[in-house]
Amino acid sequence: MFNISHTISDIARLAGVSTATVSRALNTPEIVQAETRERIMDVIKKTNYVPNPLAKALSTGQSNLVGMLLPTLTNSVFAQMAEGCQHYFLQHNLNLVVISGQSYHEKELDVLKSIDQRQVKGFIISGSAFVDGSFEIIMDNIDVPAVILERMPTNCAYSSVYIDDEQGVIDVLKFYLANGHTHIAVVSGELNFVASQRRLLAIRNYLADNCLHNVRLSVEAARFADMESGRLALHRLMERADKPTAIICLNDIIALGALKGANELGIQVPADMEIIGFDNIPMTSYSTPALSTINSPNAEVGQRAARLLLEHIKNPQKKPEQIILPVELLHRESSRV
Amino acid sequence: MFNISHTISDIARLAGVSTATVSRALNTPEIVQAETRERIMDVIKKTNYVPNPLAKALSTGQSNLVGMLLPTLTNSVFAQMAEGCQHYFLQHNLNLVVISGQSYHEKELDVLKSIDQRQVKGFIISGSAFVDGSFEIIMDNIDVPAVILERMPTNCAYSSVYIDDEQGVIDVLKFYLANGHTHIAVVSGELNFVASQRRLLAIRNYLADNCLHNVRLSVEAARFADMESGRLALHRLMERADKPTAIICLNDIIALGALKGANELGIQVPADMEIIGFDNIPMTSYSTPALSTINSPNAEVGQRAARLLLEHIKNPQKKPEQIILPVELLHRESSRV
DNA sequence: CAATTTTGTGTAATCGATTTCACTATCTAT
DNA sequence: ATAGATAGTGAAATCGATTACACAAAATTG
Repeated sequence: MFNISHTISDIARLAGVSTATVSRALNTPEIVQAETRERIMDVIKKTNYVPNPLAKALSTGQSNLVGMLLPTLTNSVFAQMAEGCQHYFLQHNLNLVVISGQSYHEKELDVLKSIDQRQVKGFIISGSAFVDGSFEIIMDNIDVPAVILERMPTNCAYSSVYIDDEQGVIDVLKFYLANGHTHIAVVSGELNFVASQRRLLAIRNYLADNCLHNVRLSVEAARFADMESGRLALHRLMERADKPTAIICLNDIIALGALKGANELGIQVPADMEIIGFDNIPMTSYSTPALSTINSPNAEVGQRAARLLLEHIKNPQKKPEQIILPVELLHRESSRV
Repeated sequence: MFNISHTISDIARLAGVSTATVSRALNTPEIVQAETRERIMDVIKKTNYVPNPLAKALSTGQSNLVGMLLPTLTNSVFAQMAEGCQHYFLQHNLNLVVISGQSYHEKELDVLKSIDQRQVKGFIISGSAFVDGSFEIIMDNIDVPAVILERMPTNCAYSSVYIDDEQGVIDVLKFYLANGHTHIAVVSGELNFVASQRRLLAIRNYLADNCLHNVRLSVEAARFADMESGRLALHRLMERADKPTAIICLNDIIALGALKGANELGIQVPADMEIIGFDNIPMTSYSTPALSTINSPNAEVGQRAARLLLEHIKNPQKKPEQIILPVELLHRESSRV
């Protein structure tokens, strides 16, 4: 194949120079004589020589790997982020080591122990599944550059990229209020996940700040990765004496479950009940009715994070930077525009 | 953090032995004197020493990385396979480098060039997105152990794990025939993908082998990753003079699109039209009506492949092995049982 | 008890790069 | 023409492990 295991010594011998010169021709071409350089480059072309990445990493202390910590891959939100990162990294000859499916909160450090930091240039870490405290524990034990996804800048030592999810849920809330709803429900994800906490708080704050005391707010917790929990949450809401007439679901998976639940109970969506989700996963266009939701630019989140990380790697002095990406409320068929 | 960059020399000095002995204590403990070994191990425990994986890989020629080539991550089928692999590898201290989102058929070798084979122990390669010829080109250029996912054993040089998708589609076909349908449609994925070709052929062969000439078979091609293409395919089918009454979709994404299309046209599913998909992605339980489909044990496919790959790595003499995992037709609400 | 094997450990080479240092040849400045 | 700077290259050290080889001490053998 490409690199039939030629070593730098082979190239040096073939070109009649020392390994040092070959290395220079590759890494600092300007300091080797044009003629010599071309001769070396010729040999390299002919032999398809590629420096052994392990040896290179060992001697420079710089690998070509970047680690990515994700709660799961099966949620398309994270898959899209991963692809966004990867796309960017591939263009820069970096490969992505994906560590997913670890529940961050069980044994926090196990996640990190699974990969040796000496073999990665840096980390991209999804903050979505962190529960209280685990974030700090993990970040304290990271000693390569890192960029955080979807996490508010509580810890400004790191750059982060996140979507403006507070704005997102407030847009939904405003929309519901404009439609005259007086009893609104929120179906959250796990209550100890930051994503639930922040979005829920944003909603409560908005109501309080605007003195909307006449608006009733019901909350049911579900699980972000589990449609069934969304379905069950809807059933629980409908068992209540006074039923909400509009629901904000904190992600689409939960929303699709809730929609299923509504369909089961014969509730007309959106006539009798409006439902809006969060994330805009591909499936939302294809449910019946098509789900209104907040679009989250996941691939861009990943891509931006990748770019930020590279900047931090290249320039360790770089100041942390917070990037907030706007979201957009998409009305499809589960809301009454 | 754990490995504050202690080196083997540090440990050797601290334990009052040579680096060779430390290395032996770690790799072949039985050949070092119990007393010495314990002293070394003590130091290692105290210092949290972990051998530098790069140095280790360089000197042994064995890395702790496995590469995985996938057409995409955003299809949950592949995400599940990836998680299945990863789960297994993590237990064996191996990390997964995921290469996805590359269209195999454009510049085949670019996929491989993006990762240097010297830094991985082996590959797990999804065969799903290979088009004619590209498989051979890629496999010819691989010189580490590899296991193929979802690809028939045309090339028996490699072990592979695949699901019995021919059986799957035939089960659907039989079911439709038993329900008395005489015009059945197949909505395939890309026609140059092996997955489309094989499943389509299995259906045609079954009809031919059983002399079912009275059964009409219509085929529309869609794209596996694109719901919209499934929706459009359904519309095309319904524009025909004679319309099919049952549809086999070659994956769930396409099926959900088709279901959407049917809903749009006011077609009653399953009363006027039965639709069955393939894969059993999580969403299928939550569409309206819930989609009947063929369950594919993706995580198990990944896990089995991971195990096979490890066997090949440990024992290069190991004979290639083909594992076929059974599928199961799941009736939900889009078929009439 | 001498001869021989076994056991345990250290020295040094090796993996394949990068990089410091030293050296020679050329070039500039006086 | 000579001192000093500069350019271009090679020899050798280095990164942090593993491992072939050598060697001394201990155990076995006759």
